Amino acid sequence: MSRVTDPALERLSRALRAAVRSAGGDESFEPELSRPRDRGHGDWATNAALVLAGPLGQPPHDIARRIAGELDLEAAGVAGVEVAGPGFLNFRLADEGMWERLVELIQAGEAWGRSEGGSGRRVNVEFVSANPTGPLHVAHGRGAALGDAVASLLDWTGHDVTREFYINDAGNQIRLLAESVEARYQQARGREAEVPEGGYQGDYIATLAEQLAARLGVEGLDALSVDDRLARFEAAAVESMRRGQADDLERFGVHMDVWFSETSLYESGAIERLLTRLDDADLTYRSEGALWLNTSAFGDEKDRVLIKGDGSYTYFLPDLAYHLDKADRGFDLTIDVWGADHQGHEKRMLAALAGLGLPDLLEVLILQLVTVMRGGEEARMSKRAGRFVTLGDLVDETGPDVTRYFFLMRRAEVHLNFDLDLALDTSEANPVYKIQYAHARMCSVFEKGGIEPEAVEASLDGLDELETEAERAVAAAVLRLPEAIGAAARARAPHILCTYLEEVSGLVNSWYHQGNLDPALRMLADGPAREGRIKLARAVQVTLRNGLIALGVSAPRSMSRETT
RNA sequence: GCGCCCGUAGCUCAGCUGGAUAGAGCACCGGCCUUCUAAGCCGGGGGUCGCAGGUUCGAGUCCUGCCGGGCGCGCCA
Repeated sequence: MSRVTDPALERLSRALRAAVRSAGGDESFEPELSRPRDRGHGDWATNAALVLAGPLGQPPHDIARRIAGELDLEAAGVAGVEVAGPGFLNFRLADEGMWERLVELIQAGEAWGRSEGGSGRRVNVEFVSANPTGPLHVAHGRGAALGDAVASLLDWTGHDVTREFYINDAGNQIRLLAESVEARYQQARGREAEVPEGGYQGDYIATLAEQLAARLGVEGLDALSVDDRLARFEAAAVESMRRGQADDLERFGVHMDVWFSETSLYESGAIERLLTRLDDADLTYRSEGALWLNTSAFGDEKDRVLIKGDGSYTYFLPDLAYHLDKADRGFDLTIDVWGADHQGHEKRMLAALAGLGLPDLLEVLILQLVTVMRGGEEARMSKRAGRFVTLGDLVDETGPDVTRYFFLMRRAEVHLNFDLDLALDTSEANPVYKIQYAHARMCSVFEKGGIEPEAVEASLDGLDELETEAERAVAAAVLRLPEAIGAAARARAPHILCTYLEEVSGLVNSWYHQGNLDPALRMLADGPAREGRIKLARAVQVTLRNGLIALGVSAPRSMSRETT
């Protein structure tokens, strides 16, 4: 259990357990506390009476009333209990609890939202892992955003995280890359040549060929044998593509800790060691001239080929060796972010790892496709890559924050409609700006008031002067950040945090705009509530900032009026 | 044919381990600017949660079967 600890909740939980027991509940019965969807139902609720109705053979209402009567309000930190609906007990927390937690929030500052549930568990998050054969496109972008955010959320919840990119720098597609470069190289010299079947057609190949020609020298290249020239082109092209992808990622705000080369598995002998290990475990067999892995014994639909009839390796073999390498490097868990086109690989990889005694090493996140929409139609804007919209194009047009947030705000399992018109909208209709504006507004208030945000005092003074419904709603909302981050991390679902931040921002905007109607409600207005409001503003600013940072989105102190 | 994912307001989508009257944004309608930035705020209308069964005190949520859509089913990577 990596539950976020909440002292107020624990207090309530302990008192409730005692009350339930006095009301006739069994020793072993653990009442559940949950947050009601509807705020009108209080801060916490329990269905204990409903669950006990059966075993006790009594109407839920009677049980609920008895539990409420037995509850030590003081010890529970509760201001009010009521029996509602079919027999729910709704608890309204005492104000002091809320204000105390707000003080803790301000005290925590940059650490607000962090928790230690992961207890240092070593997690490898592998994502993007595009073939080094061209620029990254939108689907890679979604993978980059998700992988990076999941890594960040795991970091915020106390895991030891490594971000990793697996470079598929071996195999057919690399040979095709070199041959495509060769063809463009020859064509540019007016010689007869064609990009091979299945080769890479994008303009970037011709550009690359000319860069290489300039760098390596035409005379020298022409003097080489075709094979030697292809080898030169291959090495140079792979490195150039990889670097381009790394640049795309850096521009997107994603930094990989490890770039792991597939080729290195061949060179290190990892593949031979894997084959020996599989053979020792009696998991492989020869058939029709190929070497097969017995994955069907571990849940796969059928067995898979590791070594083809011609002696070459399938993609699966080095990939399996790669996952074993991660285990050998000491990772407790590896999370792979894969595109929808890789969904068929999940079962075989899990099966193979189970066969090797590592059933819990791997977790796979499969991302559904992305469609970029402009003016109600699917956009195809890249001149470079032809068919695909590239990540670079998207970042150029909408900026890294918007691009990233749009990739994150939907669950991985749903097909993503990337609405470019909304992405380019700089009003608060755009959810990213809605959050960033709310954050910037708090900063602007500090500025106006000549207040240093970091210097806002973490004390209770003035907080009990916060009395409007809007203020209390904001206070209750910001206190839920650790919960939101925890839930998002556990579910590997950053969109949970997005939804939370949008909700908080909505409440904050309502609060802020109260001041338009009634100047006495402004944060900086003179009066008894001023100090408390400034503290609440600081709590909001810290919460929104940390939430955005945890997603990998920036939290600007002021928003430019210029449209970018 | 088999496998994975999806089907919730006109549109894009939330809805945590099953809970109370199913929510948000956009769009639409009606109010609100000598502002701590109206790049906004307040209020309103709008639903057979794809369909049919089942499980139970209770199902948008779990199970089964259909229907519809996306993707995948290589000795490609």
